[in-house]
Order: sequence, then C-alpha cells, then structure tokens
Amino acid sequence: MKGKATSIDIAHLAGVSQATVSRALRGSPLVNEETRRRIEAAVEQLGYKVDKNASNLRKMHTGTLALLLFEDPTADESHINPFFLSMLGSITRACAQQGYDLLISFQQFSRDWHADFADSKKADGIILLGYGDYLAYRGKLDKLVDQGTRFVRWGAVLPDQPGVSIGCDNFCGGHTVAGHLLDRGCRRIAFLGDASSHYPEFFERYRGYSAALEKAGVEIDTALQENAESTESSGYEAMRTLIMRDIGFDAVFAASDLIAIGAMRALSDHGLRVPQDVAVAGFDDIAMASFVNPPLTTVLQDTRQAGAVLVDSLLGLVRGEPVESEVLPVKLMVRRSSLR
Amino acid sequence: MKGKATSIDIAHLAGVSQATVSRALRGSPLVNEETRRRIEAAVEQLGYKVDKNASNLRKMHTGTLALLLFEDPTADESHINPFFLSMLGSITRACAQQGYDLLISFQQFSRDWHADFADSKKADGIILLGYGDYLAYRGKLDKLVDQGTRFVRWGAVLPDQPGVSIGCDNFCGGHTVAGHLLDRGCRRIAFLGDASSHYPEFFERYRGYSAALEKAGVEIDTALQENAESTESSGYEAMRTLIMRDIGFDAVFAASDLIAIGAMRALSDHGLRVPQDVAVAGFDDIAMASFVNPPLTTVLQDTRQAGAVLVDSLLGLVRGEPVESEVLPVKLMVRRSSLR
DNA sequence: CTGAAAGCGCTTACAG
DNA sequence: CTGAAAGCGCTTACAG
Repeated sequence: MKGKATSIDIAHLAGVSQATVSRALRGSPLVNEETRRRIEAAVEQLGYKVDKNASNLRKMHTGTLALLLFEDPTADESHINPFFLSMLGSITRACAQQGYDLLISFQQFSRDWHADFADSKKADGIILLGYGDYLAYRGKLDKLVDQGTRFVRWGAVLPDQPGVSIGCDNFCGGHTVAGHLLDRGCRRIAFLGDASSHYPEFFERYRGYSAALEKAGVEIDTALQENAESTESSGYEAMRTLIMRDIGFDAVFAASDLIAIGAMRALSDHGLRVPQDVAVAGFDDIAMASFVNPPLTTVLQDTRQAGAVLVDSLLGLVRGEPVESEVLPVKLMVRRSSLR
Repeated sequence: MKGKATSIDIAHLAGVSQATVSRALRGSPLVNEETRRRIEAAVEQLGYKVDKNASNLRKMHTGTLALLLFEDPTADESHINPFFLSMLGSITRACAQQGYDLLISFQQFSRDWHADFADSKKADGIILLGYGDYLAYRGKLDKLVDQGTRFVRWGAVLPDQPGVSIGCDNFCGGHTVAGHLLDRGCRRIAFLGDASSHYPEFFERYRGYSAALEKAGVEIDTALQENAESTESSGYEAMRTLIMRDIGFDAVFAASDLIAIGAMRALSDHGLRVPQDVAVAGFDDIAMASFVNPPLTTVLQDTRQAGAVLVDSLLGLVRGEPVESEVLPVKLMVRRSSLR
C-alpha cells in the first residue's frame, strides 16, 4: 500500500466502521475502551495520521494561525528587523504551546494582502506585525473588521482603532528614557525617528520624551528631532544630518536600537565619544544592544510576553470571546552608552 | 449572507455551473472569454476566495512547505540562534517567491517529530533546520526516507547521508580562517567548538583549520581545542576554561559568531585585548558580527542563497525530480578583530 | 466550451 | 456504544 492510510483502512483493520475510528481519534467518550484500543493499535500499525485538509474542511476551521509580516518597501531588503524576528520566534512558541500551527508570510506593505489567509480558510485568524505608514494601513484594518476577519495587530494602542491592538507602553518608555538622560545631566537631547501620526509607535515615544523634558523645565528644540526609519543606515544618516546642523547636543534618544546603533557609528565617525561626549539610548532591546560598544541603554519590549498575549488574544477572538486591546509594560535597561 | 461565498454562489450569480467556475478560477483554457469575465465579476462582487482545504483535499497536495526548527534542549531558551532566524527569513521569502506558504514549527530535538507535517497532509515537504547531535538525528532521517517523506536539511554535506542535504563549505571556511590567522602571524590558534562527528558542521570547520595548520607546518595542540555549543554563554565559558589552562595562545577561531562574541567578552574580562593580544574570528556572519567591538572577522554563510537553494531543492523533490545534495560557497569577511 | 456527477477523507447528526 | 449516510467545497474525468 503506497498511498497513505485513511480512516477506512483503520476501520477495516480494527473491524469497526469508519465513523467509529473518527470518534475514537477525536477522543469522543462514546467509544468503548476495548474498541478504542483496537483502533489505536491499527493506527500505530499503519502509521496513520488524520488528513488535516479533510478534517478542516469538515469542521470548517483550520487549527492554524497566520502571521503577516510587513516590510516597509523603502527598507533595506537584505535584513529583517531583528525585533520582528524575535517576535516571530516568540509567536511561534506561543502557537505551538496552544497546539496551533503558524503560517507565515512576508507582505509588501503596499500590496493587497488583507484577509487573504483567512478568506481562503488557511488560518483561523491573523496576526499583523511590522512597521509602516499607519495612515495608509488604517483603511485596510477597517476592511478586515468589515469582513469579520479575526485579527490582532502589534502596534501603538490608540483610541478608536479598528480591531484589537497589542503594543507596549511607548509613551512610558520614551518618558523613562528621557528622564534617565535628564538625571545624568543631559539637557540637549536629540530625538531620532519619525515623530508624526504616520508612525504612532515612534510618535508615542516622542511624546513621552517631550513630556519628560517639559516636566523638567527643559526647552524642546524641534531642531533636535530628525526623522529616521528603523534601520542602521537610516540612523547613521539622521545622525550625520544632525551633526551637520551644528546646534549642539549632549544626548541622543533613538526611536529604535537599530537607529541608535547607526547613530553611534556616525558619532564615532565624527570623533564624538559615547557616552563621554554624547549619551545614547535606544528602544527595543534587541540582542545586539548588549553587544555593541559601548553596550546600549535601551527600553526592553518583552517579546516573549508580547507573543503570548498576541496569540492568546487572537485565540480569544477565534472562540468568539470579547477581547480588548492591551498595553504591555516596558523596562529601562541602563547600559554604558548613557552613563556619563 | 454571512457564511463566506462558495463556488456555487459564484455559479448562480454568473449563470454557469459550479464546474465552470472552478475551471475559470484554475485558469483552464477550456473556458470562453466572455464566460470567464462574468465569473470574475461575480468573484469580485462577492469577495470570493477558493477554499484551500477543499481544494487541497481534492488535489491531494497542499501548496505549503513546513519548516522544522530544532533547538538543542540544552540551549538557552530565551533566544533563537540569530543565524537560524536569518535563515528563516530567507526561506520565507523564497517560499513566497515560489507561491508556497510556509508553516513553521519549533521542535525539541528529542521529541518524536518526524514527518508529522507531511503525514497529516499539512505540507508537501519539510525543511529541517537546526543544530543538534547528528548521531542522534540520523536515525530519524532514515525513517523519513523510509516513509517517502520529501525533505531537505540544512547541515554538513557528508557521504552516505540519508536524503538531501544543503550546507555551506565548512571545511573551506575553517581552512580559510586559519590561513588568514596564520598570515597575520598567529601560531597558537585556539579552536572553540565541539570537534566530533556529533556536530559535523563544527567538525568540518575544525578539520579545515587543522589542515591549514598542518600545511603551514604548525603543530596542532589538542589542548587548544575546547568544546562549546553555539551560544554566547557557552563561548564565554569555553574561553574562560582555555585561559585558565594557561597554555598560551595568540588567536581564537570560534566555530560560530555567538561563541566568538562570548569569547571576546571573556578575553576582555581577563584583561586581554582583541586583536592586539589575541586575534579572534568566528563563523556565520550574523548581523551582530559587524556591530561588536572590535568588529568580528568571520565566515559569511549567505543565508539568502541558502534559503533559495533549500526551497528550490525541496520543490524539485516534490515534483519528483532527482535532487542532489549541494555545498554552498563561503566567504571570509575580514574585520578588525583579527588584524594585529 | 459546458454541465452532471463522482469523489478527495473526514465529522457529525440521526437512528438504533 | 455503534453504523449508515449526508455533506464540507472543491477538481476532474466523462459525455456531450
């Protein structure tokens, strides 16, 4: 017998009907112990596995979740943002723990991706992950909601958002970092990263930073803010631009670790020492942050927790339970880059 | 109509039979242009998507590939090896390019994972990725072959291996690194990493290293080899052990970047400077290698290429074509850590 | 070029 | 506790 065994083969071998085989395998209580044992023996003998396609078709659900990872089309093609890679790892684990499979897919932000997976019944729900212009994004979220697609997204948690969002406390993170930099005596703190409603996560970090400065009575100089997307090279360029501006600064708060790492390279190229001349802090706490020189002060987003919450929330949605957006706590990780 | 539209709904709307809808959607040439247009309009109007479960069940294939990622149970739970994360990224891209979905799953090395995905018809083929004891692993590969499961694995390409393996040229990589270190005047070159047939990739790197030393007439001191698995902390410990041995060395070749990074930390903790006192080189060229201080000399494994080859080979297998194991070229990346 | 029909391998009322 | 039967939504010979 070359073609894989089916439940009918098992039924023959165990001397029962195919329906009983199915019941036994689904763990139904309506099966005699003795019968169940015979069936299990047959399953063992033939190396039988339930055909998921048939099973899913019949049950009209899939037992798999889909992860859509967005990449900003402008971003460097060759590397995926390590923060998202880390999220991917933790989401995978969380799925496995819940007995779900995970389908993953990279999407160009611009493409017409919405609901492709759920609609074609490949997944019970979708996790959305990635940076990108929120305002462009939002319309698609509305569409997902309209279609009744179950999804959760990682990102800023804002009022009046379509669907369920899980994100870390960006405002608090920015506030804490700026507070720490102020405590170290910094007064001219640059901010590297887009600070507009197009990128709400960065914007929240920026707002936290601004609030801290304000509270400390430090003037907010908008010339100290420079846009950057979350790549090393973009951070490098932004830092260069700021240095050229020649307006003086004693600290840099980068909206992500990748930006911070690029900024440190630019500082070093211009003969500025970290932390002696300029204190630097980032955001995310990717693995690299501990290994750069000097080690980077940053804000930890707990990806392990985030993955678990994302999956749990989505599964709640799938079961039809009410699910709320959730803001996860962050934690300041002080390392040498900010200690002057 | 709440439940998603089916091909029958489309048929009604377009005024044709369900069979014709299916044909039109599969791109069959046996459909009148005008009919096709009507059907497409109906599809558009109802937001219809083919049910993959039904389609796959009928076609008896899945259009998805599975990636099994192994983790050595002894490894640090919290982080996935960045090299594999990077592979994962490139495999995902390669799958997308070929129009396949990717199912991913983390597996404990010890568990009974073999063929679970393929057997339950969730995937047409499997990609195996991860470190682990090869000798323990091998039996499972044999079983996969017996079962007729289509799979490719990333790892050392050895003679008489079950199935198809894709790996980089570890021997050449080790040889090149050692040659480079010798060129820089190093004579006492330590090797950090398991050097036994349990870990064939590391072993090949070790053999390349040994061959280079031999060719240069440099004595191979086995006291300079110390086992380590591919984590930062294991590299740190191995380096410490070696330093305590107090046998003198002027260079370290670590079997992976993570090991090298741990080793550099240990060296620094013991007041040894890299590269002035000790030259250091790693293997993999993970993103971090460029960012540590000093930047790490290492051997680039091109994960983008590797992902593409892995997917292409597996798809060949799925189509029933003959597929050979393949060795991919590596490239020495010289950075400051080895320049003394 | 099109339709009627069988069947992919399950799950689950329904009847006993 | 078990079996016979319907049906999930497609794809694909078969017949026209």
